[in-house]
Amino acid sequence: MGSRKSSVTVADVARAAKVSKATAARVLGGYGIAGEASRAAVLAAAEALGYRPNELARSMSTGRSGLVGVVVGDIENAFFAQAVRGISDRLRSADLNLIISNSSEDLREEVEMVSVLLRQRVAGMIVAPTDMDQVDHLRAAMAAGTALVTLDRWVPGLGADAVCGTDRASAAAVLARLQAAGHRRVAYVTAVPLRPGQAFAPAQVGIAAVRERIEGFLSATAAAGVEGAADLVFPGATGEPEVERIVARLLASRPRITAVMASDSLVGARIFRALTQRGLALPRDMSLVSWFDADWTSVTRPQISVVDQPTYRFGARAAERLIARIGGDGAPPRRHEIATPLIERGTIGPPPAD
Amino acid sequence: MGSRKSSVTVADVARAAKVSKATAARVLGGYGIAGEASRAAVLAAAEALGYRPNELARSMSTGRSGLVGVVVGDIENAFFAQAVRGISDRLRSADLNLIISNSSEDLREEVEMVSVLLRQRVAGMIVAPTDMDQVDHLRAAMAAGTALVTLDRWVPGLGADAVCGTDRASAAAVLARLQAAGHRRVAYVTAVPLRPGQAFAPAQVGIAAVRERIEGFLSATAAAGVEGAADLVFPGATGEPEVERIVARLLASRPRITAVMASDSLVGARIFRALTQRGLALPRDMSLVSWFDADWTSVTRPQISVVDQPTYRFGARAAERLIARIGGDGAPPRRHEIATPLIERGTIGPPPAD
DNA sequence: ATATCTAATGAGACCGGTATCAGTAGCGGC
DNA sequence: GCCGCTACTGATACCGGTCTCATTAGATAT
Repeated sequence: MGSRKSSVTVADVARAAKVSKATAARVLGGYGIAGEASRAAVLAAAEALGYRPNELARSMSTGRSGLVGVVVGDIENAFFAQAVRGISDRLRSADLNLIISNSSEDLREEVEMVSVLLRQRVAGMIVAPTDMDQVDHLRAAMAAGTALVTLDRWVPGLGADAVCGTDRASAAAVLARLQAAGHRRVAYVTAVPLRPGQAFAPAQVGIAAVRERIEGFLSATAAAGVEGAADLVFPGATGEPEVERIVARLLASRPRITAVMASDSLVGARIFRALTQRGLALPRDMSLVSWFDADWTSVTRPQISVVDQPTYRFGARAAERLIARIGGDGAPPRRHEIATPLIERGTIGPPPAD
Repeated sequence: MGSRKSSVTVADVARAAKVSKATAARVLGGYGIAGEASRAAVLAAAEALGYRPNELARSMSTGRSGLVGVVVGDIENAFFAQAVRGISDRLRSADLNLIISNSSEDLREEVEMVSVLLRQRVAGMIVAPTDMDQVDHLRAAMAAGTALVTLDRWVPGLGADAVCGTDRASAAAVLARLQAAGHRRVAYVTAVPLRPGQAFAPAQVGIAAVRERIEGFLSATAAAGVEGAADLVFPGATGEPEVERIVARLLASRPRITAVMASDSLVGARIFRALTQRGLALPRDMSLVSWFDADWTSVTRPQISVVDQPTYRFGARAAERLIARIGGDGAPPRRHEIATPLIERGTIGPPPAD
């Protein structure tokens, strides 16, 4: 019986085992050396009292924390949920725990969350930075000695390891595939907001991965001799009504846009719904390729062609790098690319004859 | 410039501000009283040195921890991902942080994770217990003074708040709706494993929510005069091949099973795929109702009828209860039910004429 | 038998905050 | 001019571990 209110400490165990606090701490903490007799006595006393080490106190005196912070856009999004699972699984094998927080892709929130994590004295952080042009808070964290790995997004000049996809190349490859099928006017639709009252430019996009894809898309479009490439990027696809409006513009464009690339699976799903609700059929009336192989892409008819981003592996890899850094790995930081190949299913076809 | 390796402490700030450590701590910690002059001096010094409070040390001396642990089956599952988002959002407003861990619906893992959280001295925990008959670790945690709320699952006699759905009633309601459409032989398919070499009984199901649904299903089935109700429960739908086999059995049964209830959205998706891959059409050849309104259920044709579990609200509510408990709320623990209504879409129809 | 070495142990400082408690200064009231 | 307040301040114990260092006991060497 008998767990009291406040918890059992090494001192309590030491007293019960009739050894000094130092000796009890040595066997309980598994460092230093202890005689067979006292070891047994301490272990027995600990068992009897129900001793549970206080990790707080431990990291207080050692300086190392055992906690890793993760800041993602939205844990509700399967993209990040899978990555977090990958991170979590890897971290467990290194006896690290995971504090999670959502930035909602808002810089202020991200800054705040990083600050909170720093106060918790996390051993390291894995962050998906929401704005590659505003990373002072990340620089400060690294300067203060916190290990950092960016997830899915590469920030040049930051000096942190990054684990990300082959965004530029994949965008170009998808475009090439669509052009090979006969499409000339291909749109890229993304949720990133358009800064109001400005013409679109890739430099306005804060999310590195999306920026790279758009750059790949734009240069490949221009290289194919298509004019007005910038007008083929449709930002602001943040919700159902916005996508509805964008789809209307796609269909009204002249010459008509005949294929769409969706920047993530949320956007892809909205586009698919908007299209089918108008009674249009894929790929007959419109070709579609979405980033991220979400659950929904394999239950539609036809199934959706996607750029597969194995984010579980993104996360696992990021955690590996972070663990290495925490362990003192001093190798120069670099970009770790994981291939994001096009999986062809049923939504790429020839453009409509019209 | 100038952040050294190790971090700035109150003592450093005090020295720079030419006040005592105690005074500096008072203004920095926002407790006790301090004169205008010293307050300004301390704040200025803190700013100049880049002071960041050490939350570890703080909770070390106060005893309160600022960390909340969450143990869910699988963060990758949208069901839990949404719940975690709800938890996270509510926790933030109470200045609490969230340590997350996955049990993989495995009791040993769950016990281990709870133990880890206890070592971190979390202020409270939100757990989705994987086995309602083995909760000694949870009892111990509560006995040690850690607040506890169970998520989605109610464990009678545990004495913890629980936030869960109206599982029994919803199961009965879905069955009634299917019977009203003319179905007599309705199956319930779930991923929970069947203990080998035993006939199925609801008491074998450790996940409380699923057990309740099955109990509701069984009693409503029996009440309708259908015999062999227990044979209409199909456990073990853990993966693609298992579901394939179960679907084959459904179709081969005599008299043929004409409607299926899927215990979660993963099972639902697998059943849907298995059915359509055989060239069957819903609801013509089979009616289907799945638990949880996952993304994929609204892009199929027809769209899937679902039991809507608003798990974001589950999570938010659980976090609210936990915050109250941490704050000292001593009200008797109870079950907080959130309605999980049937959303009718396109997959309930009359049974096939045969 | 004495010196030397090693294994085992205990005492106590320390990590960075919080909290208690005993002063000290300044002010108003008598 | 003295008392009693209040407002503020500083010294210091404490939280529960880790870790350094000095000390002791036993074993081995000489």
